Amino acid sequence: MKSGSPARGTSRGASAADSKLKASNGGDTNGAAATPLRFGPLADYVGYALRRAQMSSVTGFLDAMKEVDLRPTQFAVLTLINENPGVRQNDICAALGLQKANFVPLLNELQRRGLAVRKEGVADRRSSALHLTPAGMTLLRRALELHTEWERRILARLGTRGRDQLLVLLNKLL
Amino acid sequence: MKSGSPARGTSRGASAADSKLKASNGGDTNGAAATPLRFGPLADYVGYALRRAQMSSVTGFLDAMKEVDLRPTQFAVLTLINENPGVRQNDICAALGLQKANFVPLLNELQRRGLAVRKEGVADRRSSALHLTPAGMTLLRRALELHTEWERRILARLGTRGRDQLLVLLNKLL
DNA sequence: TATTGTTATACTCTATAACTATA
DNA sequence: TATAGTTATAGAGTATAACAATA
Repeated sequence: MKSGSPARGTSRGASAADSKLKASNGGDTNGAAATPLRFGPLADYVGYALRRAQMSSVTGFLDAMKEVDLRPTQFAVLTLINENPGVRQNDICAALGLQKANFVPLLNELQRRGLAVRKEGVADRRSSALHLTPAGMTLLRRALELHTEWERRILARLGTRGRDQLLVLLNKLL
Repeated sequence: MKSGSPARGTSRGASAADSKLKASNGGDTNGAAATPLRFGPLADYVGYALRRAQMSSVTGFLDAMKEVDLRPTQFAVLTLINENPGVRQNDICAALGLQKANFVPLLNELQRRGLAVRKEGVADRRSSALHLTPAGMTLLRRALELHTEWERRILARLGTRGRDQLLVLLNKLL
């Protein structure tokens, strides 16, 4: 949960892979109590920055949502069911990139908590039509409020412009 | 691994949480074969975009690195050891946000593969000084080449400017 | 035959507590 | 007493194969 605070090296030229290999530290780092580590090229890797940002994001999400006790995937599923009443499990899985096998216990839990229900599919008796219960709608409404509060804190860091830029850039990576 | 391709709704005004709740779909979604789902506010959530981008990034990383068979954390650890020869395990963990308990089997594997070694700490006999082996340096050099190739594909999508913007924005989220 | 939902299973990642040996 | 490394363990998240009911 609590992660370290790695140093950031911002310099970046047109450097080949070979030039990145040689260690830039004089002697052994050991001995001193807490020498700030050199990150080398790692500091400018998109994948690494993405990883840390995502870890931080999940932590912030869980903290913001602790009143409603929803994890990111549960929140996304409730939102999708609410936006698409009667949707099939398979479509939710395809939309969110989940395995249908993993969706079963996830939905079971939402159903156990009385937030969502499986109804009989009218046209296709293999599939179930998913709906939110009134309690599910109430909880989702509160979750959306909490999520909006959390987003406000993100906006305070990024600015509206930065947030929009970030969304565009992230979606280019898909 | 293979995730779906969610639709994107780009509209965004100053909307309160309450206005996000009501489902925007007329009747039941069920029946049609593959109705594209409505994502509602989910489409513009930073956390959700981050999650999908990170999943995509990890997949791309593993694909790019399959020749050297390194996962993201292993690559980061090798890089940090190379940049900080003699570094202690604890410092690596703090820098990367890993649990020291989880670092043990990770380093064991790198040692088993002959890429890194634990040497005796000179000043403090509790700690071990981590070093890359010659084989580890050779593999890391190749990994850096492969990583540079992968980054080139990312740059093709983002542009140098977009990449730098993305790094700045992601680091603001920490 | 193909698809929906389900069960069983396994592997990775992450988190915590307790132990050892040093300090 | 505090710290570095280790062990054991548990919980999420994610992946595949196989099955029953239905199309």
